[in-house]
Amino acid sequence: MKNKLFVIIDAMALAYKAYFAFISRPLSTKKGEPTSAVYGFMTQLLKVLENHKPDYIAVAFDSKEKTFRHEKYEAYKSSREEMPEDMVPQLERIKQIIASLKMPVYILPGYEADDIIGTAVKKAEKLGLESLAITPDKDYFQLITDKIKIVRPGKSNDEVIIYDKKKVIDELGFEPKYMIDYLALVGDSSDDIPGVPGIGPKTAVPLIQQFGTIENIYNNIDKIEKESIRKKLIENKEKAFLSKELATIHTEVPLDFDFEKAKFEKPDFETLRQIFIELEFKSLYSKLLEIYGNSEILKTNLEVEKITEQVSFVKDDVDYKLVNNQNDLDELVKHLKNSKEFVFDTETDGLKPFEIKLAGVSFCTEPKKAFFIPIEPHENTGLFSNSDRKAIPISEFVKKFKSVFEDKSIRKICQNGKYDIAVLRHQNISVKNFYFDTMLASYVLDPDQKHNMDDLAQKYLNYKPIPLSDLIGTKQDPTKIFDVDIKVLSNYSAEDADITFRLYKKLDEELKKEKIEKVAYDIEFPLVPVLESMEFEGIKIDTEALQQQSKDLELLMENYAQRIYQLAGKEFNINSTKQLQEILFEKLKLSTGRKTKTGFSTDARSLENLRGEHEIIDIILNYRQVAKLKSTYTDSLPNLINPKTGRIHTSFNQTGASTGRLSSIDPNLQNIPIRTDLGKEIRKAFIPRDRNHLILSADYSQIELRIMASICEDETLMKAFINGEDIHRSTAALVFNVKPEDVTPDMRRKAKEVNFGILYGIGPFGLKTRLGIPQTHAKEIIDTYFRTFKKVKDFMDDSILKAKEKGYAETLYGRRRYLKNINSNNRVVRQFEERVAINMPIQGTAADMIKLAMIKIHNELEKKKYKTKMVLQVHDELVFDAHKSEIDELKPIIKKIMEEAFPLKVPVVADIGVGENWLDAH
DNA sequence: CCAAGCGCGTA
DNA sequence: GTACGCGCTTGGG
Repeated sequence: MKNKLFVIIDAMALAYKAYFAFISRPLSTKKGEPTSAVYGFMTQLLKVLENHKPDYIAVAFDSKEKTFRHEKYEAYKSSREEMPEDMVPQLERIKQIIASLKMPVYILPGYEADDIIGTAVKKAEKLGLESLAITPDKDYFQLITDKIKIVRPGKSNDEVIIYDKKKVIDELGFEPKYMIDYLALVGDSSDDIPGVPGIGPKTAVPLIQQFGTIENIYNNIDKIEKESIRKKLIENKEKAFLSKELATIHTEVPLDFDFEKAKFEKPDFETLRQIFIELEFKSLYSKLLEIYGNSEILKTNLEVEKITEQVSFVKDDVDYKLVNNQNDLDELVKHLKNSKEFVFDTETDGLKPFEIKLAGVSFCTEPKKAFFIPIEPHENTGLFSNSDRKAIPISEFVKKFKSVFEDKSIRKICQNGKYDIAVLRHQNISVKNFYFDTMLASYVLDPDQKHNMDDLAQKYLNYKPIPLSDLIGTKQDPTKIFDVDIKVLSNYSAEDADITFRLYKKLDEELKKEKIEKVAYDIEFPLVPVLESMEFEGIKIDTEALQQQSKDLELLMENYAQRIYQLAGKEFNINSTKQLQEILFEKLKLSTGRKTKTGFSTDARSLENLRGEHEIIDIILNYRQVAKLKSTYTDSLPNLINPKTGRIHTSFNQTGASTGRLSSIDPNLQNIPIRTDLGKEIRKAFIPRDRNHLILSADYSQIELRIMASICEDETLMKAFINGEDIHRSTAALVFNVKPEDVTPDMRRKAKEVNFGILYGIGPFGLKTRLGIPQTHAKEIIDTYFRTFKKVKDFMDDSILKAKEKGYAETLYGRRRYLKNINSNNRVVRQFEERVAINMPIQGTAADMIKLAMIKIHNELEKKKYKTKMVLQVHDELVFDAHKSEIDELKPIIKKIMEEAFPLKVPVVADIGVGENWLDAH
């Protein structure tokens, strides 16, 4: 008969290990409760419970008091920093969970968990039990015997490694019982165990292998050949023996260990459920139920049915069908035609819709059941030739399925549908009734999370999908997809469709539970086809103009560079901040300003302050401007022109910004220059598609200030907008107490900075650096501002207060951003989030507004079959490639839709311009 | 080849 | 003071 199993856990050490494992990106709940340590602790515990069914289980904690080791050696653990602030609540959580798991806790004043565990496992051994000690600490190896093993966390947080005699010998090269002798020589810096200075693992292991214990080493000290080692050993004999003593785990501490109390028993599921919900450990809870539900010991005690219902699905329980003959294809079309909604997912050999080939499409209409159609990109290409199963020619697929995708009565659901819609558009299929996107649903629920399917499946379904790398290797060459066996590809793709369907149901429920579904259904989902269309259209670039500019800039840059080298007295790389620092601050001895991690700052602001000190500064600033324009714009943009269309097709990232804004990548067309004259030339190169078109630009005027005015309902501010005043001028008049007509350009500039500052959650310090005025003066301006616009201050305070209560900031449309650090004890961290709490509702509401306008404008253009296309969005501006014949008609339509998309309590104004290029359209 | 750090373009 | 993405250098592989 098998021996009974006893498991004992070093809770504190496990928690610490996990805490630091996640230190670069700590886990926390949406509301900001830190959870790294709890999560790591639970993962390890559950992993062990899953693999081994303990009959007895207990937990050991370190005592708070000093231990006998401290008395032996003052420096013991002296370099340990105090417990991190956010560790404290996590230990409380761990204790809560342990209590609910009905596991006894052992703490003994004056002893560490090591000693309790040592004593417990030795007692277990005498009673004939097998033991497993869970701990990250390798000191424990000394306890290992045939009956006692150690479990340590591996490299990834859900990996566990079991150390038995063999494993220790394999890894360290000596038997576990010599661990203390090893530590005696090598020491342990984390516990301040000194060891023998100068002896590391490389020296220690052979010594241990030859002599075993340190006693034996010193008895045979003459046999050590290397004089240097012998010397070190002799000189530090005392340290060695002290170290051994410190490293030795006591196995006979005065502890009455009662195995009866440690019997593995049924936990308090209700409390655990509550705790796990609060900690947002959805998948861990499923796992817990699974483990306890499957446990032989507990099965009889539990309502197994109720539990398995909540456990996530298992892989072999599904029905995935490869569809590659006429009959099955027709069946599938019929089935989809009769469905009210379906998930689809395309498999391709790349990421850019313009360049890829379609390799297959999967469908799902209900959980666990999915279909996959392998596709040949062209007739008889034989791309799937290495498989004995045949694929469907693309023409065949399109002929049969086009009407299903284009059927307006059937809802389409995707993970990142913008991509799939684009892929099908290139097959002349126009997806209609795009209804739900799991990626965007996740973004709406919490924009700061990851939204890829693997993470969503893990988080919401406790499921790990087949990784793509299993199919095409870790080299991530997507063209390999045609080398994958069709059956394998089928299972992978069908699983993706299936999971997307399950995520759809789950996320839909979450959205409604959080009462946030309007943001998803009114804004994000309908925006998908709009953005897809904009990306498809792209915008034309005047390549020749850019290339000419590149040449001009090249000359300028060369001139500046030569002059800089002259003034510096040597040639160097001006692009290198490191080298520039040496020149400016060491060679030329200019005064230093702001510091960065790597030295003194050389950014534009710092250089501005040095202007008078040396004529090199101006030239460097000029060089920088030219170099930036050349490398980022005139040199790069022509490379991004799609050869097939002759236009640039950016990609709008709908999940990139936590405020709700879009971002633009490959290339970023939301940061095309406009401020400087040189920069304006680049904007001129953005042109209409042909002679029959013009660029039309429509932008919101002062939208963020209007939104703030509307939220806080400040009478002065509202009146200024209602009367159509120049808001910066009015602000200046009020703040500087002059008549509007007496406002100087400098006063207006300052007022403008104040207005922007307010939107960002300004402080006197920020305004000081921005305006270059004394902080006291900045404070006066701000004070006057708040006295004038009384409700603005209230709005700022309310925003922070509301965010602190709810744990998130929100827009007028209900879009959320969680602010987990807004109650932090760290002032810098907290104040940052307080400013975010002010800014996000404003920036985010503006984003909601323009998104709503985009959807309406796009639909209008489609419905009336206009030739004019919307092509870019730059946060408060929409850019159109407008057909000349439609411009007069469209101008008022676009203006009206933008102004009425989301009414405020003050007027919303959109200005429209038309021109031969993007610059002239302003 | 990759990540971090810096600097800088936009709203 | 908010929100982004990208080019370049550097230092590590």
